[in-house]
Amino acid sequence: MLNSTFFNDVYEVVKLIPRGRVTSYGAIAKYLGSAKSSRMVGYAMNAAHTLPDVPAHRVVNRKGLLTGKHHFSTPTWMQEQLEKEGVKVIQDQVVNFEQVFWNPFTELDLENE
DNA sequence: GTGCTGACTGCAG
DNA sequence: ACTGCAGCCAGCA
Repeated sequence: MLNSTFFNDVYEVVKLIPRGRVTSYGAIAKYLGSAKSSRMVGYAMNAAHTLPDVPAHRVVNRKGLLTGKHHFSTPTWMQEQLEKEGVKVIQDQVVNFEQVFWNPFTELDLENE
């Protein structure tokens, strides 16, 4: 159920990703306190696919590659969504990944301070 | 109930 | 620099 803290936390963090920004599975996993559970984040995305408010397309791997695009309705949908939000993607790779990268530690920590 | 797989990452060879 | 393996947790056969 949604009581699963890990998945639930993953969804909330992903939902917090601002438009035009992306983050990595490892960043979310680490933020949740389980850096080694980065796979679970991606797996959560698979389950998140059933949820309406979980922009899984804003989550990429640490290299900025749209590894999960193949899991969406169409292999191009993810890239299109990102480009619509202002994130340029070339050959499944996010351009200026470091610039569009949304770090939960930095962003959330700053607001929390 | 047991076992395998999976949208990742980091370390070791 | 590249390839291979182990760890994490949940869902499905």
